[in-house]
This record gives sequence, C-alpha cells and structure tokens, in this order.
Amino acid sequence: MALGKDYATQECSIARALEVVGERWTLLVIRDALYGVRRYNDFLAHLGVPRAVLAARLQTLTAEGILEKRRYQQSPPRDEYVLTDRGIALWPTLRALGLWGREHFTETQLRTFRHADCGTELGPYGECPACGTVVPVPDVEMVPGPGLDPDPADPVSRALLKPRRLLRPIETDPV
Amino acid sequence: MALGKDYATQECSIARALEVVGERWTLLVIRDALYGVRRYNDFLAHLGVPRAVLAARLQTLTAEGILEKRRYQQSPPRDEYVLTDRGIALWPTLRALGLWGREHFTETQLRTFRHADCGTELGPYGECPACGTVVPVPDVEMVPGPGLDPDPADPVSRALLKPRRLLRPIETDPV
DNA sequence: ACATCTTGGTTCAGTGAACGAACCTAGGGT
DNA sequence: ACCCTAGGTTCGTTCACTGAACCAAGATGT
Repeated sequence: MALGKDYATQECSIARALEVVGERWTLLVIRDALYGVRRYNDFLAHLGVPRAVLAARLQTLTAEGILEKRRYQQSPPRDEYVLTDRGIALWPTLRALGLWGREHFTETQLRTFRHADCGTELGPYGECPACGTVVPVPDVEMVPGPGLDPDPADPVSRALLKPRRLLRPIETDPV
Repeated sequence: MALGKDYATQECSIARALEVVGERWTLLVIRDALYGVRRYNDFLAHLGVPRAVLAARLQTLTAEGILEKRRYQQSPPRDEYVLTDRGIALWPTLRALGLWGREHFTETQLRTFRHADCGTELGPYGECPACGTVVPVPDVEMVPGPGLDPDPADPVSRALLKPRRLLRPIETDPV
C-alpha cells in the first residue's frame, strides 16, 4: 500500500500495524508462513502473486523482523523464510479475521483449528474450551474442512490437505 | 487493492475477508466508525484520505453490509454512515491488530480500552479480567494515553481526546 | 564438455489505483 | 444576491501492481 507517509499522521497502533502488514498480499504471506510455507517457490505457487511483489514483501517482512531469512542448505546455497516471534504474534489477528470472513462471507467450512493435545476445536480467541488455556501456536492443529477442493493444482495446496500443526514446514511431494 | 480476481483463487476465509476489508484505508475507516465517526467530512478530516477514495470505500462498505447509510436530518438532506453488526464484528480483529502494533512498533501507550461498567482494562481478547466476560463493544470505553498529541489540528482528533465509549457518535465542537 | 534443471530472484512495459486540487450541487442563512 | 456547508465528482499526475521475459549460481544428466 505504500503507506508510510499517509498513515504516519495517524496516532494509532492500528495504523502503525497496517503500515507494516497492510500492503496487498502481505497478510496472505504471513498466513502461508503460519501454515508452514517457507520457500520462495512455494509462496509463489500457493499465492499466485507476481514474483517481483513476492520478493519485495519477503524483503520488507524480513526488515521488519516478522520473517527471518535463513540458510537451509549450503550447496547450492538456499534460503528459507521463517516466522519470528513477532510474526507468530499475528496469529490472533489472522484468527479473528478468518473467523469474521467465515461467519459473514463463506458458505462452507474450509478449515478448522484444534488444540493438538486434546483435539478440541478452538474458541474464537484461539483458546481451548476444554483446557481453558490459550493454545500456543505450535500446538494448533489445522484440519481441512468439507469446502476445500479435494484435488488442487498446486503442490502446496495439496500438502495442506492433510491435518497438520501450524508452523511445521510443509513437505511438497517430490512426486 | 482490487483483490477480486486474485484472492478469489484462495480457498480461505482470511482471503475472503481481505477482499472485503483489505484495500487501502478500509480498516482505518472501520476503526474510525468504531470510534464514533459517522460523517463524510469527519472521516475526511481525521484520515486525510483523498475524497474520491473515501467515497469509494464508503460505498463498497455499505454494499458489503458493513456500514449502513442513513439520513440523520431531512432538510437539507444529510446522511451518515453507521456500523452494522457485521461491521461491529470486526472489533476483535482491530483489537488484535492494534495490540500487535502497540507491542511491536509503538513506543508510548496511545490509548487504552476499559470495561465501562467496572473500569478494568481489557485483556488481549477484549475480555474483562475482573468480570470474566467478553465486553460488548458499546460497553468498551476508550481512554486516551500519554502518547497522544494534546492539541491536534483536526476537530475529530480533538473530540477523541476525551474518554468515550465505542460507537457513540462524536460531537465535534461547533465553535 | 556441454546442455539442462532448479531455486531464487531482477527487469521492464502496460495497466490500474491512489493522490490531490479543482469543480459541482442542493439546500440554508443573512 | 451572495456566501456557506455537506457531500460528493472530475481529472491529470504519480505510483504500485501485473505478467512475461530474462538472469545467475550451482547441480545434474549424457
């Protein structure tokens, strides 16, 4: 959104937050990172975002301390982008936004989120109604719902069809 | 953001939500509406958004059922934009986003939110720690913090310097 | 030795959206 | 008759997003 100058006049932490994550595609990149996407090509395949935009977003998110770029193999040198604590802290926001979208604009249930330890579906604030605690993000299990396309084109969507914990790196089938 | 086509391929309620509220300025308009802003000129003064963009956003938000346009005087005919339940339901999202922004990017405390009935500061999910319940949006009281400019230029910011409940229409001093 | 593949980008022309200043309109007030 | 207010619309400029093409380093196949 190229927010900088304009939103800067707003004395508001919401505006500050939107300067950082309010640009087009940014929140979807973070969502994918929560789902376990880490590599440039996987983001690309799953989001359908233009390459230049993806590169720009990954760079600013890294600069803002939301993603961390780290080498996952030496030869050939390859880097992946992993959420930092600051990035993981956006989970409640994305949870709230997704819940609102589901309740007001989605017909079918696409995904549900459970407490991996006990299998209970999360409450609206990411808490486990059974355990009475806020579930740490790595203990959240994402379960595909009936509304999802059972045979999507891209390998990332296919990998996301299995129940899986948040943040755990996806394994795209080598075929 | 002109999201339509692109985000539509995403099977995700977060993406659906962002199609509706992900465009530039949109979430700030909704934030202002929660703060009690209702009139075109007040949004304009407080946000500093181009007039054409504001008009477009108000129209799509009305079309999406997030704002409702209603006549507040007959002569001359004047309309105001009021949040619907669907719009009010975005409060947890904005609360989460603002909290994240404050914790990670703001130095001083700009505003706090309290349960108007008992004065207790809200917990991270908009609940009242004292009462143990989720506070309904009209019962949330917004209190200005030390980081705010004590003498802002626009009348809307000035009206927001007093403690006030969410959704209660602002009264800009007639002067 | 050479070509090809994979990963992770950069470049660039075309398009669409945001910006901001100017203008418009209906109705009042004086 | 003139100006004011609220709520817009118009329009030229600028800026960001888009999509296709290109690039490069290292590995792999033949």
